[in-house]
Amino acid sequence: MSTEKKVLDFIASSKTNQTHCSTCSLSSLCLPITLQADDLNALEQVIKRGRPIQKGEVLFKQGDDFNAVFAIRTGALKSFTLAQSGEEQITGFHLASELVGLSGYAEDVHSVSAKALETTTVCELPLDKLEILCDEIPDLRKQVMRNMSGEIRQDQQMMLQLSKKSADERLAYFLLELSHRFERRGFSAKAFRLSMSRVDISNYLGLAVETVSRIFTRLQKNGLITIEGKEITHLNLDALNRLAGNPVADTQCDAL
Amino acid sequence: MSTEKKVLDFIASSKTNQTHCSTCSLSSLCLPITLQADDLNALEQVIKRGRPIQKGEVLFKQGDDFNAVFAIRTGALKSFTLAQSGEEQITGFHLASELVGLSGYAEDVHSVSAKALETTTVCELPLDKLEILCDEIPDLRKQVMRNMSGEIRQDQQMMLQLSKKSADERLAYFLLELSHRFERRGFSAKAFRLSMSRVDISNYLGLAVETVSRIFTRLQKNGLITIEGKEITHLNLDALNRLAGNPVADTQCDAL
DNA sequence: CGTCTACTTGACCACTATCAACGCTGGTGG
DNA sequence: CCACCAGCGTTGATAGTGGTCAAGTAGACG
Repeated sequence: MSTEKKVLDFIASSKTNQTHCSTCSLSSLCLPITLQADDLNALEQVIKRGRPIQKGEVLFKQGDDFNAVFAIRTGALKSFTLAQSGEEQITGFHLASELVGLSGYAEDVHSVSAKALETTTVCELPLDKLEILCDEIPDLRKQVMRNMSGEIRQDQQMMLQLSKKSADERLAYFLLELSHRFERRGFSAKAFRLSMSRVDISNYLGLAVETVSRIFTRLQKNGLITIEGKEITHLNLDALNRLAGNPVADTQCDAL
Repeated sequence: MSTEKKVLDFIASSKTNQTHCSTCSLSSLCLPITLQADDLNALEQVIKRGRPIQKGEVLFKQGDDFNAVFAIRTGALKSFTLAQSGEEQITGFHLASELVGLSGYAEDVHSVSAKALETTTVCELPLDKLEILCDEIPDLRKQVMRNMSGEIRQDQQMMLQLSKKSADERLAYFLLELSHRFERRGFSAKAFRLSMSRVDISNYLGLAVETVSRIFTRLQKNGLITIEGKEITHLNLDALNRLAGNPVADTQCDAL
């Protein structure tokens, strides 16, 4: 790499360049989870770490050539598909350590677009290199497959939500999902920031913005959550679980 | 088709044990699609072909150990997940040449159940053997990944349907999807048999049975389809595409 | 011939979308 | 500095799509 390029990269990403999988706090959640030291090293060699992408910026677009997948290092993304008729469907929100873009594998073009919800840094895994590594490192291949399989499972859960659950149940499910994911990353399960807008939430859940807004205020009124703007300061997990239809204990769902 | 080929096919389908990928009429749609002769042979060695499963019989159940995936040789399956609250969501209908069960990979247990919609024969791919082959045959690995990725794409399209489309649009989408899949398999795009019940269709599309029934009769009244029971004898593809929100030409959607 | 299940049709109503108005915030330009 | 505007979020009123309940028909099978 030329000195000029190095300087550019340094400026671009401030200090993120020095990051390595081996020192990354996310390695226990991300692709490297099962890798041996030398395999990890091989993976590290192919990862490109560019400048951070700003809120609203697009990482890749539906229809773009599929030549890389991305692991989120910091920040958050949303991915969404566009129907021919123009409707936009948000297919997922993605937090640090998650892999984005794998749905493009089947067709050689990205099947969704990905846009930053806040300033976000990603590790880029060029497809050609990843393919080679998958054939050399069985553990990596398995990990990628697990990721894909997990996304299938997750999308199918979402289908269930969209087709069988009421607006309240969907929102409870959404909050609990997020809560759980934050917790796994070492953050509070009961207090966090919604990086996505109400419009995004409503789109994702198949509801109107107004409905989401109303339910938030109702949940607050009934003491299930404390929320101000994007800031959630308290989740009543048990009550939400009951509302979402997940048995918590042998209690009844009378929170509303 | 030669007489010889006919005889082979007959033997294949009656005494299913003798079947081979190399002689299977589905090889151009199924996993073997990109495989070389010797790789195909290796794959063939690990495939188990059991007795046909009858309509209503379960191939695997949500929660079962994930130790195999299945390719459908003849017939059709539905897969579905059960929510904790007991609701059932059909996550897909599967036709000959399609792979079922891959969503279990992430968690080592099946995340859905699979049940036969009619008498069905499958090729069982034991997971341990498949894993080994994936590491030995890059083309096979790619093909499995393509399958997974394709299922993600498909499920996300379904999310869009469920969250953004009206009942009519969903049913049109459903019929067109089926039509397209039959066509790829060499059957008519305009006339086929619905192997699933109305209840299944309504469950899959997130509607009430009554709604599906009503829309079928309305579509028939308006000349978009001809249907009697499970037998569809004519689809007006253009009109359905317009109804589903897929631009066909520069025509307006005034079919209803 | 009776029973069962799948499907259809009708009447009614609830959930949630839609429309409209308003407050708040942050950015932009005079 | 303030006026203006756009985007986001909230709240209220109204209406429509599709669910629910109920009853009836048709086909499959013993």
